[in-house]
Order: sequence, then C-alpha cells, then structure tokens
Amino acid sequence: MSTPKNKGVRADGRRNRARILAAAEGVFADNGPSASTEQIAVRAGVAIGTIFRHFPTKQALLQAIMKDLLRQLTDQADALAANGDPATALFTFFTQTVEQAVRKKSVIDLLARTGIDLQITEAVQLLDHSVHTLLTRAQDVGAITPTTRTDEVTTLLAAMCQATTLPSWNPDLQHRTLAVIFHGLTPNPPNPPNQANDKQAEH
Amino acid sequence: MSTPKNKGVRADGRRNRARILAAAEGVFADNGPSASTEQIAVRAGVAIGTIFRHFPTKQALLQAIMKDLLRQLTDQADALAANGDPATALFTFFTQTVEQAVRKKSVIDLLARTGIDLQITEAVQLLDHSVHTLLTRAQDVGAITPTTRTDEVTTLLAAMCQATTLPSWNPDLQHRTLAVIFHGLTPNPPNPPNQANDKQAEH
Amino acid sequence: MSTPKNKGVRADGRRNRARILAAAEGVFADNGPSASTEQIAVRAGVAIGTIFRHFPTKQALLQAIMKDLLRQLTDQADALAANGDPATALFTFFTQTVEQAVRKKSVIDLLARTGIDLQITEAVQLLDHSVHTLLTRAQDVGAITPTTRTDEVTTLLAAMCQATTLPSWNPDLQHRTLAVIFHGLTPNPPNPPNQANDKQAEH
Amino acid sequence: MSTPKNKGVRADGRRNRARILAAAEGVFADNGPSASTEQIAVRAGVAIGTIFRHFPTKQALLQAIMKDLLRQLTDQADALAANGDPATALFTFFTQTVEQAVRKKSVIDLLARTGIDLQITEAVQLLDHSVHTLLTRAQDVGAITPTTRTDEVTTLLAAMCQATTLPSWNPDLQHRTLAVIFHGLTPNPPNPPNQANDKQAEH
DNA sequence: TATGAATGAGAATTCATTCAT
DNA sequence: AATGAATGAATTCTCATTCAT
Repeated sequence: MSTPKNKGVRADGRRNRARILAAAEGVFADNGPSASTEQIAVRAGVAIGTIFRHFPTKQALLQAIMKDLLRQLTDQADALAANGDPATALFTFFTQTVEQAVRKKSVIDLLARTGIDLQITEAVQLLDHSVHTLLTRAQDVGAITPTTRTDEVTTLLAAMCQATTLPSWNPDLQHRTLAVIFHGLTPNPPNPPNQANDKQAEH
Repeated sequence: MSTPKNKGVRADGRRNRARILAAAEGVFADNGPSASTEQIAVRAGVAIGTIFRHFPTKQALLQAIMKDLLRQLTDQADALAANGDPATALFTFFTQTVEQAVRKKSVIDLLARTGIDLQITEAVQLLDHSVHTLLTRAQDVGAITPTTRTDEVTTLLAAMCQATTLPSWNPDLQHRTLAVIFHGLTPNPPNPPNQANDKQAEH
Repeated sequence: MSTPKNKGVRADGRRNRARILAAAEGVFADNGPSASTEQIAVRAGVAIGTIFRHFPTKQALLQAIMKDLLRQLTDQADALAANGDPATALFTFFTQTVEQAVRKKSVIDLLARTGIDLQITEAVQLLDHSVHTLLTRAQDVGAITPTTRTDEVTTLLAAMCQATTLPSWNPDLQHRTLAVIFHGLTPNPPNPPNQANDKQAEH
Repeated sequence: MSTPKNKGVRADGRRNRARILAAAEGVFADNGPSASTEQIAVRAGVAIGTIFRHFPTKQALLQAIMKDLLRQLTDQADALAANGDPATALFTFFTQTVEQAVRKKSVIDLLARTGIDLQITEAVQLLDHSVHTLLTRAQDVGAITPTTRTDEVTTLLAAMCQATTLPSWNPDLQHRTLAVIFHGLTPNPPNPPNQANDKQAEH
C-alpha cells in the first residue's frame, strides 16, 4: 500500500510519454536539434515540467527519440528480411529509410551525430544486426558484391540520410544518388549482358 | 567602407579578418558548431567587439567560413582539372575533400546543414562548376558513367563529408565506402566484359 | 479530521506520519536543509502526495521536525533533572545535546535559522522551562554562577550546536570549547582559592 | 594592440564589481543565503549578465564575499594587535566581530557553513594567524588561560556570530553571553587571589 | 578602429504544490 | 487515504549583440 510499485495510474503517464516523444520528433524535424524544450512542451500540450519528469535531461529525450527511431528501422528491416525478396530487400530498406529521413530530417540527422554522445549502442547494434541479415541474404543470391561489409552499408545509409537535409535534395536527386550507391554495391558484371555473352561463349 | 574591397587603413584590418576566420574554423572544428563567439575571440587574440565589427552577425561569420571553405575546394578542383589525369581527377578530388572533412568535421558539418540558411549560393555554384568540369572530363575518357550528373556527384560528396562525423568513421571504413561510391560511378562493364566482347569481335 | 489527535482509521496514518518525520530528519541531515520533498518521499517509502496530506506545506514539515526535536531535548532535560546530580546535570545535558547535533547537523542547523520563521514558540518554551530547572538546581548547589540566566544558557547551547557544522569541528575541539563555556558558567573562585584556604586551614 | 591586456577600460568594471559585492552582501543579509542572483542584480542596479561576468558562478560570488569579509576581519584584528591593549584586544575583537555579525547576519552565517565548500582556506588561515597573535599577547600578560588554543577562540567566535541570527538575540543577551565566554577564557583565580596565594607560597 | 564591459532574452532544470485516479 | 503525474513559477547560467571608452 505504501510501496510505490502499482502500475495503475500510469495509463496517462505512458500516454503523455508518447505524446512528448512524438512532439519532440516533430519539433526537432522542423527546427533542428537545438529546438527548445519549451517548444516541445507547447506542441505536446503539456507543461514543461512534465517533459522533465519523463526525460530528466534533454540528452535523455534525444536518446529516447533515437532509440525509438532505431527500433522502428530495425523492425522494418526485420520485416523485409522475413517477407521480402532477398535480392531487393536491402535496397528496399535503404530507399525506405531515406524516404523517412526526408520527413524526420534533423532527427535522423541526430542519428548520425552521436557526437552528442547519446548512448544508444545497443539499439544501434540491433539495427546493425538486422541490416547484416539483409546484406547476407542479398549476397547469397549474388545481388550484392560478396566482399561488402555491414558497416559499409550502414555508413552509406547514414550518409544518405543526412544528405536528406541538403537544400538541393529532391525526389529525383534522391533516386539518382541511390541508384549510384546501389550500382556501387552490385557485383561487377551485373548479370544480363554477361549471361548472354557467357552462354554464347560456352558453346 | 566596411566591405573588404577598398583600400586604406585596412592593413591590419584585413589581417584581423583572416585571423578571425582561421580561429573560427579551428574553434568550430574543436568544439562543434555551437561554440561561442567569445571563444573565437580568445583564440583569435582579439576582443569580441572586433569580431562583430568584421562580421555583424554570427550568421555572417558562418557564411564567410563556408565561402572560404568552398573557395578552397574550388581551387583544388580547378588545380586537378588543370593538371590531373582526367580519368582519376574526380575521384582524387572526392577523396581529398573527404580527407579534409575529417579534419574540419563540424565545419563541413555546418556546410551541409544549411538549415542555418547561409546564403552562399554563389560560392556553391562556383564549386559546382569546377566539379562539373572534372566530371565531364572523366566522362569523356569513359571513366564515369555518361548519364551521371553533377548534382549527383556533389550530393554524394556532401553526404560522405558528413558521414565523416560518424563515431564509427575510420580510414579503413572511409576507403571502403568511397570504393563503393566510385564503383557506383563507374560504367557497367568496366574492363572484364570487354574480354567477352573481344571474343565476339574476334569472330 | 486531519489533526492527529482523533481516533479511527489512522493506525497506518499515524505510522506514516512518523515514517515521514524520520525520513525527513535523515534526508535533511544527509543532504542539507535544501533537500527536496521528493527525496523525503522516497526515503519514507511513500508517495509525495502523502507527505503533503500530512504536512500541507514544507514549512509545516519543518515545524514538525523541530517540534519533535525540541520535545526530545526537553525529555532528556527532564530526565536529567529527575535523576542526575544537580551539580553536573546541566553540563551533561549541554554535552549530550551538542553530541546529538553533530549527528543531526543541518537539522539542528535549521533550528537556529528560524529565519524560516517556524512557529515553534511553545516547544521552545517547554525546553526553556526544563533548562531553567536544570540551571536553578545547579545554581542552588553553587555549581553555576547565580547571576546566569536561562536565555544565556540556551543561547550558548544553540550557538555550540550550530558550531557543530563548522568544517573544523572534531571531538577534541568540541571538548575544549565546551570546557571554556563550562568554565565561563562556573562561579569565579570555583575551587583553587578554596584549596589555598584549605591549605591554610590545614596548618 | 590586439592583445587584450590593457587596463584602461576596467575603471567601470572594477566599480561594478564592488557594487555587486556590496549588493550581494546586503541581499544575503536580508534574505538569507538562498537569495536569488536576480535580486542582487536589481539591488546593484546592473543586469544579471553583469553579475555572471564578474562571478561566473553563484559559488564564486559567495566565495568573493567571504574572502572580503575575512579580509576585513583580519585587518581589524591586525589593527588591534598593533594598537590595542594586549589584555583586552582579543575581547574587543571578539565583541566587535559579533557586533558586525548582527548587521551582516546570514553573511557571517555563511562564513561558518563552509559546507557549501567555498574554498577560502587561505583567507581563513590569514584570519587565524591574526587571531593567534591577539591570543598570544593576551596570554603573555596573563589575561587569558595559557592553555587556550587558537582554534577554540575562532570556533567560539564563529559560534557566537551564528547565534546572532537567533530570533531572541538582542544587545543585552549578547553582552551577557559574551561575558560568559570571556570569563571562560580567563584564568581561574583571575588576579587578586593569586597575588595573595603567591606571596604566601613564596615564603 | 579596437576594446571589453554591460545587456537581457532565452535555455535547461528544479521543486513545492495541486489534482485526477 | 494514498498515489504519482502534471503544473508552472523560479533559478542559474549562456551568449549574441550593443555601446561607452
């Protein structure tokens, strides 16, 4: 009765936590990572104290957002690993993620800049693991150069997500730059032309 | 009177301007883009008022740094266009620039995040133009896919510069990711397919 | 209904009140008088709301602690008045109290700093009364200068309790400073002159 | 010309520093050590930023005040050591200091509570040294018990300064409690009895 | 022109207190 | 009665910018 371990009243607590996270994501996306906590409070429709009750530090809030985001990406990667065509799943994931980055701009932007030392190692590792799976499968079917390593993929992914914030960024440019990267990941004599040639050569 | 193009007492005036720019670059590189103007003043060995005399706004200072940086890059690109091997000059420029980004981290970092709306269109266009030259020449000798457009190259370049700030970044990773990109820019049957073609040609 | 003097469901109500008081004393002792109510709640194992139910204001909580403390001291004084040697009881009480102050530091500390205007006049008067008894008895047996008044004693006592918080405070220093005070309270030719007289008498 | 080492403009700077210190002393005396920096700014007639320019931390401000105060006391002690009657100088200093404490209340109050870890060791040692001189001289002329040590004196002094903040404090009480302490510091059979005894003993 | 002190709006964070559950 | 989430005023501190010297 006096030990504070009940889980009843937390219904609204958890609801607010979510609202705050959503608001924060939005505000950071709009105004960059230096947006004030006050703005977030306003957008979330709560008092500023409420934010600090849930996330005792701005850091903590940032961390939470990043973890959330990473988890989402991980889920998507896993879904593609489970259902998608191994040959294209990684590229789909890549495209999908960049697409979302456009919407979350500086949030994803933060993702990269762990210079602010958000401790999210675990969440990053989980994502890495899922990407690794996608990569391996693609390599198994010959869709991606076998020597490619996971960190190359995630780095290129992060890079393109950040590029999303460039003023010149647009869907067409996105399509063309991703094409370059995808080509860069594809084995040298891709397939079609060579096969034809090879067949002929075999005779 | 305040534009640095007229003559007069500005012997040390211009010297100060340069010192401030250098100091600012250094401070931003060391302490991130949120470094205070005061710190810059200290590093430059001038009073804070002097900084604001030269750059009426922090924005203006940022702009100046970026223009400076872009001009340097442009110069390097031009040098390579003049002296380098057309087939490799663009890749050399690419590598070179990323290499520098590693050292200037948060400066380059700012470059991308033009969310701070630095009006540097002109300097960017000059760089674009120089890159365009490098690209065209490489395409002329068949070193780069002919359909590649300049904005793809600059975007990929900016992306990789930003990736430089990732905590996992290291020379090896840099080498491998750039290799992917370079491969992505290279025409499909780079060499080996030629053998097949040659065989056919032999008939 | 809210005064803790009626009967009813307050079995655990009163228990909580005590727990809170104890916790508060401890927290203040450990973290200084600026400790937050939240900390007290944690240490007491109750929710913060419960604290405010029992003590509608932080002031009220402080008051309660002080009254508690004063009552304890009063009890001890009374015990010494009942059982102790009149000649030494006051000094014993003095020493005892200072000793406790060392342990309760910032609590006693608050005691003095009634700048926070705790209205505890009554409890203070009760203590004064008990001290007065001790003093009178000591004076009756010639152990303390007859002109000494109660407020001198309590003031010196309070002063020494506060001194307890000095960084240089230690048992040896405590012993020596109290010795000075005790000497100060002792009638002028306490013994030595007598010895001289005695010696003469012996001849 | 560009090195910031001139000392010209600092006229107003130093003036403000003094104003701030004075204001802070006053505000703390009135409102206790938890008074806000803003209040101090108002009383000093400067913007709050100015305070933080001079004292980068509230701690620093507190420290400065304490050092100032300690220096004043040290000066007074030294003056008395130079000019005063050795037999009474220490008591005069004691009284004088307590007298001032009445006016500076919680400032002196802070003095004691170095719990807030103001690093003022040096200033404290200087004062200790001066008090030591006063004490030694008094002991040399037999005005104070020879076994008394300096730390006893300074501790009793600090204790009485703090007692100054008690609500019951008043000039009469001050006089009487100090009398107790002075008596406590005085050799047992002050003088007259000893002479008699000594003479007899000489025989 | 350079200096550096002053300004003051804004940011993060804390905490006593209230109130819905 | 107890719980603990929400509130929001207050506080410390920062920093771009202004201005007297």
